[in-house]
Amino acid sequence: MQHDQLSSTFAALADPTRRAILARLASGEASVTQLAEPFEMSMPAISKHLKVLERARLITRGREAQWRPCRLEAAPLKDIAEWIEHYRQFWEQSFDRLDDYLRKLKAKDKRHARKPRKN
Amino acid sequence: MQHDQLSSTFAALADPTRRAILARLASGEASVTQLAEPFEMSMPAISKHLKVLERARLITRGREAQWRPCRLEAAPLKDIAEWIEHYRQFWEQSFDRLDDYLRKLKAKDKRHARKPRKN
DNA sequence: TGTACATTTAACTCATCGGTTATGTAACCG
DNA sequence: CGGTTACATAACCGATGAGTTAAATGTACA
Repeated sequence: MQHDQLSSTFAALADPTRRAILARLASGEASVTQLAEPFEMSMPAISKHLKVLERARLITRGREAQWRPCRLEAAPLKDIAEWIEHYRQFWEQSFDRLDDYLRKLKAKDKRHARKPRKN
Repeated sequence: MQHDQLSSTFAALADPTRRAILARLASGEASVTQLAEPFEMSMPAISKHLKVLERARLITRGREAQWRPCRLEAAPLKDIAEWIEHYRQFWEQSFDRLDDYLRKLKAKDKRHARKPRKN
């Protein structure tokens, strides 16, 4: 993985288990055991995923007796949202072009309505 | 990395070189050599990065004589933007809480204005 | 045809990832 | 004290990632 913040955030998100953990944490703090419960995976595996999320600053961990409650820290997500926002205009115009294309196709179909095509 | 679309998109974005390539492509098609130019990296390395981006559907490639022009395909970015949008409310309320906190700190400062603190 | 250019593929190295089992640590509880 | 609960660390493994150099492919062009 890289050292820069954005890269480690993206890398942390590139795993369905970790995204599921984040989704779970979006509805409130949880202990490691609680987070592990939905997965068919050993605790150390979960522990490692949490460490990745922690190093990406996507979560923080407290201490309460023998539990280490995890909480979501959304700041890196905001950074990603901002990064991706630069491309919004681009993908919107892409879909506009697609619209145009489909509209033209449709018009063509109309003009050639008597000539049914294959497929 | 993973097989699911979202994971491979995130994984593809978890590399500064690849993000730079996308940024370059946002301003128009480019050949592999043109894309490689800003980097101190061998051509095969760039070729591999492009393959990653292609498999993540972030770019497509045409053929024009000996050139293989690359173009940005923003659809996966849109998917990510939608995924992350679910967390928007969360990080906004996080920052609200931060605001609250700072506001309270300020109020406290005011009340204790005659007692300057250390630091 | 031969050569130059653009790009990919092959083969390799080294580090990191995602998982495992086994062991360690720290706090609670009787 | 000893046992249980909650979690982390260590050591290992196979797969993948990111880079390299060297060689192959494909197209243009004299």
